[in-house]
Amino acid sequence: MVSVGTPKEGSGAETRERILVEASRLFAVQGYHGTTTREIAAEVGISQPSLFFHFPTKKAIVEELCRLDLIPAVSRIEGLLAGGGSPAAKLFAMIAGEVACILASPYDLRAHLAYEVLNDPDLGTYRDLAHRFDEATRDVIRAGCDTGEFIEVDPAIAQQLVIAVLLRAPVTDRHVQPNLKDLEPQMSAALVLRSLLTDPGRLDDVAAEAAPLTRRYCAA
Amino acid sequence: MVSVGTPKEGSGAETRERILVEASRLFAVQGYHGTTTREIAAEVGISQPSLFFHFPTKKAIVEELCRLDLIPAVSRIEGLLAGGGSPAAKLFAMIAGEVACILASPYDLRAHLAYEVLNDPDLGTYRDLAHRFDEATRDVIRAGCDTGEFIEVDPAIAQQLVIAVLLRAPVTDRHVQPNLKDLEPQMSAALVLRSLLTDPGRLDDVAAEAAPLTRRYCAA
DNA sequence: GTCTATAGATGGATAGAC
DNA sequence: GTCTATCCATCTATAGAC
Repeated sequence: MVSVGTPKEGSGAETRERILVEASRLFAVQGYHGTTTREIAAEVGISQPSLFFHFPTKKAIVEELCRLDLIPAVSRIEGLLAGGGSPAAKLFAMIAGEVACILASPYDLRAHLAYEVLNDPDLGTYRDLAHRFDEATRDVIRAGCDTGEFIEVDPAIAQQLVIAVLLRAPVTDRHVQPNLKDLEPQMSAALVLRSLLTDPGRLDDVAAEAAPLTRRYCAA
Repeated sequence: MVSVGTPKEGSGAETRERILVEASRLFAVQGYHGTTTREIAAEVGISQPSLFFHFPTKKAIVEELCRLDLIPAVSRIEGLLAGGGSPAAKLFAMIAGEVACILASPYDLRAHLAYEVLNDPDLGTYRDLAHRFDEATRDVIRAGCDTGEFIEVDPAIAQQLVIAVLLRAPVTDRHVQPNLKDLEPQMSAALVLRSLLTDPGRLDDVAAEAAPLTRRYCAA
């Protein structure tokens, strides 16, 4: 019986994948510059020069992680904005959807996107993507303020609150009881929406309207 | 006329101070490991080896910054907990007070306390202080849940929300219109309290009760 | 207190065998 | 595809003059 499921690459793609997983974990805890290629290789279980068979440079590893994180995220949020729904439901779906994606990802993402990585001039390409994501977030917030669904708030401040919740999701995740894990996307979204809604009593209605949007968001 | 204001050290203490200021800014943007002693020295306007007249090691610089940030913060929050007031007012005062202190500080703090710095085994001393601050935050949240002022929420999740707002304060600050800067402590506190209060309509009362506590908090 | 020169250590990346 | 050996750049830190 011939194996048709796995392509010609053999175990090569697996090792490349394990490098991305372990590197993302180390970057998240120690930072990009605080992590050596020797540490990554040790976690993967290969020698340090073997890394360079799979990636041309150390920078290429973090660039690949940025790509895998930011390109789908920007496409998800811009797709959400293009569709229908109230601004409040869209923001709820975005937060719940992003947190769900972050927690489902094999990589320990988000943390390494902050600070040093996006500020590095060598990685400017991904800074543009991050700005597009932030801009889309501010658009939803602005729309909600215009319709009166949201309180009058500086979009930049509210957007920072959203980003803060997303960035802390993997950290929060580790501090929370396992039985609450499935609820974290909903709880994260509810926490932010409660603070932005003019009438917090509408939260359950917003969550209900957001449910199909969230499903579509995660599938996109 | 003899200068009595400045002590015997002459300009030595000034240079040491400028090193702390510039190092904190570079650490905040590039991370601790992403910043070299040459870059710090260049910002200060001295040669790289001259740093080592003022600090024995590079690590000593970041340790001093952690000390200057965490020791007063822990003392402030534990003093707040020991005093009177409702849990909601205490939490409001803590957030507004911390944001005010962060924005008033000559150092670009907080960012460098995250991730790589506190996770570094060499800096374990300050991890304990950070945990005391987090524990005190959870205590206030728990107290508010017990009295029914706050909604039923996992204290760990709500504490992460608070930490997230504090950590993003210097970042948010740079994105906000200058005329809103003075209001940022109040806005940050209000944003969090709105999401935690069982009755968000009480927000103005809570802010009023918190006002004297905030003043005492910043003075401590 | 600051400088130049440099030691000593570490980390990213290459060469070439298997 | 992974290994050992090693090069070379960079970085922290020291030595010693001024």
